[in-house]
Amino acid sequence: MGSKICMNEKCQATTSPEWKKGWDLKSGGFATLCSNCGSTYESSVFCETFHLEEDGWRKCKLCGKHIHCGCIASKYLHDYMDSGGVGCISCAKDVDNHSMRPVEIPSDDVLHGYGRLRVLANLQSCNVDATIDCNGFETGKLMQLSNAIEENQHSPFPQCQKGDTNISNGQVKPDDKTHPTGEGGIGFPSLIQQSVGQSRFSNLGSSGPTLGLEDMYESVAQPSLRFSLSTSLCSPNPILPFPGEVAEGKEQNKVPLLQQGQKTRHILPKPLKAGLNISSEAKKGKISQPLIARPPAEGRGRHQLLPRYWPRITDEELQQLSGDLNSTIVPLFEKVLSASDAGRIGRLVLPKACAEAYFPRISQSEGVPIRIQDIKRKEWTFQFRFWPNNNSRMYVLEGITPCIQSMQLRAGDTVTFSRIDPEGKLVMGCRKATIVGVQDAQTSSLPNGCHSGETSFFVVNESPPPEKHGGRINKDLLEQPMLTLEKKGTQNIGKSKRLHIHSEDALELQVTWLEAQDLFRSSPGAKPTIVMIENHDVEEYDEPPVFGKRTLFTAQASGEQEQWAQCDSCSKWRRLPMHVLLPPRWTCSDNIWDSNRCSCSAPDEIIPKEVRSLFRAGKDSKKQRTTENKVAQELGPSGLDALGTAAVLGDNAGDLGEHSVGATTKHPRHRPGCTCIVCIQPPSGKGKHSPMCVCNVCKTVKRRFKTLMLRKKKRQSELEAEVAQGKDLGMPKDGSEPDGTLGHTLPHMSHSENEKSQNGILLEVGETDKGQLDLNCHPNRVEEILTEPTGLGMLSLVHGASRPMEKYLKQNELGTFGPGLLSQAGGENEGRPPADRRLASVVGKLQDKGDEG
DNA sequence: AATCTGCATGCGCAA
DNA sequence: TGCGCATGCAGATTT
Repeated sequence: MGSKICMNEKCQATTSPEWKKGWDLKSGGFATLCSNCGSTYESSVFCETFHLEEDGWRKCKLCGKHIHCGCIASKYLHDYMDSGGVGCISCAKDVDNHSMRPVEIPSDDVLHGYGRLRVLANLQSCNVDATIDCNGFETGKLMQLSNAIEENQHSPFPQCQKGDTNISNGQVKPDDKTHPTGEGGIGFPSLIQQSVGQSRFSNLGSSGPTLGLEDMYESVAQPSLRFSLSTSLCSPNPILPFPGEVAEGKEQNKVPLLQQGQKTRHILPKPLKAGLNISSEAKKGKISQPLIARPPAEGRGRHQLLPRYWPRITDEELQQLSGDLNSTIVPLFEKVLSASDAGRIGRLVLPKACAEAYFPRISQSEGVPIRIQDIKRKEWTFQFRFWPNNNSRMYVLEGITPCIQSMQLRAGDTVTFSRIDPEGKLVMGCRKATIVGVQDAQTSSLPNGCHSGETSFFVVNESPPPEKHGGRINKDLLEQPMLTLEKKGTQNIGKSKRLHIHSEDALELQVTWLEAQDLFRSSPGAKPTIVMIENHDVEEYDEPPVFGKRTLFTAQASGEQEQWAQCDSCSKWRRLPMHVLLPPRWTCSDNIWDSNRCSCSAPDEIIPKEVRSLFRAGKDSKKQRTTENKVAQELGPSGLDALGTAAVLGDNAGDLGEHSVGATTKHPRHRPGCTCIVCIQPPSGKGKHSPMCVCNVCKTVKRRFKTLMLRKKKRQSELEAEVAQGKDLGMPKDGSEPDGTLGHTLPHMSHSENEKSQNGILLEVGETDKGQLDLNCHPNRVEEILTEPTGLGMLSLVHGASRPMEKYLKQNELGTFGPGLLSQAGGENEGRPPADRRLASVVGKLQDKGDEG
């Protein structure tokens, strides 16, 4: 091994023993230290992926001389040879019979070394006496060149733009006499010129000797992230790692230089320096930036990064990613996880453009392992590879499952890829796709700026880190200001239309069966068909249920119950009769029950403070329900649970362990016991169920019904026994909750059942007076319905609303067949569709789905 | 039998 | 019309 020269122009130590070479574990990359000045020369984090020999060097395949991996401390430069293995650039040159191959558009498997070669070509074109051969590209001369360059400009070659790259592309041939240096924009000076003021290089100057030509050297030498993960103004791939770009570069050589610099950038995010050097405000936590995509400053060509991959990252996120204030975060791209990405296969499909721009160039399908940190600073190693796909490639990150799970990501969530400078490390962040309840994207509806839970749900991306995301359903639904409010409409999860989610669809996908219970309405005009199951009538609808507007139920101290709804137009809260069911969209003008408040101009009936309290309580209730739902899901779906869930969640419902966002038009492979909508559908997939029907649906319904009835009888007998024994369990004989916190209004109780229970009418749970089957009722609910509290405040009512479910879940193991179904205990009623209708709707929907299937 | 791996297929978008 | 990419699927491998 020859000696090295410190690239620090003030040092330039040359004695090799003074160098310490080793792994900089802190940064995760290979680093070389100058013991003289302490300069650290980082090589790419990918250095280690090149299967270095123990000492970090390797031998040229052809001449046998030692060559380094290519990091900045390398004395010898190497290239990957088309024939396989590595060779010093001279050998590679000889083999190719071209000292600078990149001019020829190589095969798709052209390897990384081009950048270096091009640089060298440029160096030569600068008439710098820098020789390139196996015996060493003398770093001293390179240093001179560096100095010369830096004298000329503080120009950073390395993080140059695509434009730079393309410029290089066009001049990579050292013998290319058509590329004059200097004017004309082709030569190296031009390159430098172009880079002036653009590169972050100068910014990094403070980072020490890692900058300057070293950086250039390193970056160019490295087919690495470090180079390609350049800042906004820089090319993602100055080293022209991928073919095709060469052609572009050639074309662009015809373009005036400055224009090139502007035009030839493609994949890069927007000038990041401003946004990415964490602003002081952001650091102070002053500003919560909206999620604004940072598109490439310029973009053209087929490799242009599509907007959906533009990183949307706030300064807060940047700060979080960077951790220390000296770091510069360079957002690279982001991707919304598809079902496949988030699935168990553990493969994340990388956008080709992004992969080719920001990840190391790979020539073998096997790819290379790369290390990526997550926001917790945990380092993951993934296999970055590709599959041949038609005549193209499909890039994937393999082995991401642990990371995905660690970050609790699911389909629909977003992963962001950034680079931390100056370390050059890849960082993986994430944003959770979260249901947020707003009405028509009204940004604020309550005095405190809260967003009321409404029926118009959609997916937004939230920026907080994963650990802040406790539940899939936004637990702060009612209060948390959204970072971004997006208009009601489509949300694109990924590219495929299959994953486009409209607001209602988002609701359907994300809102649980439990939550959906509140919102179910029978389809307008839909008339049920009565089918007999176990001698009970079940109303079956051809049309699936629709979602109505969510309302809140309260009770006055007098015990009088009220229903409140929020106007979708003015956001004011209006009192409604208890029995009223609202359509998904409702405004004051629809308030036919209160002539004084049938206009948005009418003042609020309740004071803001009360509303806030109301919503706090509502939020608590929501949290509770979310928790309950979680518990319920852990219990696992079965039978009718799966039916209902399937109906609400769609095809993915069968896999409750998986996120439901990853809807697909096709169903994954079925497994024994699969309760998905496809597997559970009636054999024929069509037609009504006869009393003797033995399809899965009917069998499940029957089984569930039997279970319910058994439990009901058991509970009833227990209650009777207790009453008979005169045991006072602390429950008032009027049936009210012992602690009195359980309000009149059970959380999901329908209006009618509220009314009935309020009137002290003990409903025959599970069966209506018509003998109709109400599977939404559970025998255990008897005691709850018996609880008839006396007058309580609105808040306590809402607060107490969350309790029955908890109780319910404890008392039985019905899983998801819980509170939602509970809510409709009234059976036949004048308000919401009775539970059996809903069940029937589910069945109907299943049938519909079955038809489709 | 379950899981992994690599490739094929087809949809949807962008040029 | 071509490309990117989500995902299906079959063969290989592991449990």
